[in-house]
Amino acid sequence: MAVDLELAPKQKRPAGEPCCKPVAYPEVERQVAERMAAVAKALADPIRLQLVDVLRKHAGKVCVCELTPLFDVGQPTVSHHLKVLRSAGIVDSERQGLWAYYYVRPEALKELSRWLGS
Amino acid sequence: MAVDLELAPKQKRPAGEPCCKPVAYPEVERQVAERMAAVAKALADPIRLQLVDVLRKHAGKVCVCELTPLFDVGQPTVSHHLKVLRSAGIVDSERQGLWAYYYVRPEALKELSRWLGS
DNA sequence: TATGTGGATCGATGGCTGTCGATCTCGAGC
DNA sequence: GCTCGAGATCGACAGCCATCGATCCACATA
Repeated sequence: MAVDLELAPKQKRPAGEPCCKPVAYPEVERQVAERMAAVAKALADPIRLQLVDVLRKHAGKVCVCELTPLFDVGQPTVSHHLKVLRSAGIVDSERQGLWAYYYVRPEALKELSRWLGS
Repeated sequence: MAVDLELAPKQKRPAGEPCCKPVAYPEVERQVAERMAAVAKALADPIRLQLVDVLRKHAGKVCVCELTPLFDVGQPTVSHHLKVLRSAGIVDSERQGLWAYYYVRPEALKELSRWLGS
């Protein structure tokens, strides 16, 4: 949403120095903030962050059977983390016969990355 | 922790094509992943992300009395979010008389920013 | 068709999180 | 010293999350 500047502080104050200029507001709108926060949330777990790291550095599709033994959690938990990442659009998967291969969708990280780097 | 490569998949498989090469492992170690995930977690809320956005764009210290009316939540909630950000090292605060001023610590975002941008 | 394997899903559980109203703290001004 | 206001803290509550064991599903081989 567009921030209502009229809500800036205008309470009477103890006559001392003024609190501050009333011109601080987010440049990032609510909807954009929600998108970036959702991506950050998906990365807010060490295992998921390492999963993304593996997939990014590998630059290709990686089999789940190779991802699972890298972490000290059970197979359902890794599967759950991969689902979270896929729901956030950060990774996608592809089945080949018996195995499932995951890969990164780099564009999903772009918005947050640019905001962080600006 | 350093990932144990010996844990790579070596189960017998249905004699078909091999699953994949056993050389996928995180380049980011557990401890680093935990640090970056903690920062991501602090940014994983739209309000906190917008708070950081305000403080970054403002390039100075901003009074809490100016931050609070920007969001549709109560004052204790804004205070809570600021505390979360401060606990993550992303912002810091400074009291001046009756008011509290917050500012960003840019170095706290560097590690995650560089990883995302690489 | 029967069997085995990779991986997703289910249900449960304990812990964490965002939000609120109420209260507390502490500095400023009278 | 008293009062007032900015902001932090507390306690409660509801919803969400990471993890697990068990199960289910799809596919491949026999």
